[in-house]
Amino acid sequence: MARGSETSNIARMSIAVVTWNVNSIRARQERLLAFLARHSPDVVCLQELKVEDAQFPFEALRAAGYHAVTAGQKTYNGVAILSKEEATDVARGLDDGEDDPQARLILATVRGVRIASAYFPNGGEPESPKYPYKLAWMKRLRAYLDRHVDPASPFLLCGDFNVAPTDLDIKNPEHWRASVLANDEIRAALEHVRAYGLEDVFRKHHPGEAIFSWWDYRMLGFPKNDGLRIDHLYATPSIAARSEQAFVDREERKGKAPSDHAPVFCVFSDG
DNA sequence: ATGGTCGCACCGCGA
Repeated sequence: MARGSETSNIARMSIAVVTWNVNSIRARQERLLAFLARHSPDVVCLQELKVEDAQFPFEALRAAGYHAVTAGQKTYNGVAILSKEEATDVARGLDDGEDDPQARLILATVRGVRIASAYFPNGGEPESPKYPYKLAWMKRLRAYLDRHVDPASPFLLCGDFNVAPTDLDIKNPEHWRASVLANDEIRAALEHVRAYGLEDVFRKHHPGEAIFSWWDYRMLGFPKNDGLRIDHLYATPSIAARSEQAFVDREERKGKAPSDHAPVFCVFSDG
């Protein structure tokens, strides 16, 4: 008896969190709605919206059962957090007094978990000015965590980090080793962020497995599985201890008009 | 056959 309520209780015992760089929310709106209907995740951190908040599809997402908080920007960047339960305590940007117009960070609290959706700078070429901006941005992010996040609390740093932490995270490491996604300096910068007190919860569930989240649109990257794992969910110990499984939805990278990034999932038991 | 793509906003730039 009461199978309906049992099912409901089981469903409430976990929280599924996704991070996904959609590469334009307008170009990906139909795929996003289909994705939400297919997986019904509790929280979705989005990056590269490429729209101002006025053009964000709040109504279509609300009709699909999701609240949304956004930090949008025209043409470039832009991040959001979607959630079935309404998020609270929304914060935007690195809050360090720098005059930085790039919308790359939003935080909100959902079901007792503080969640960040972050779009780390790509960095361009090592010689370009975008690369030192990336390094500085990562130091600023660490400083933000030091100032605003309690490492004893449940906190998730989710997003497109634009860093492959190790060679295991790259199909062809020799091709990328000198790049801004994988060189020793950027890996050290990522380690500095991680050392705040975070764990890579995807890697926790897949030690030793070469699984990727991004494939270049060019040069048949996806057909050759010539990918990198640069989209991550990093967790403080109190929430990392509750992680039960993690996976990449490779199906989302197939078919008509996919993003170059696939969604990365982690499922946590409810606190 | 040794290249090969997208999205946005324009005709280049960022990824």
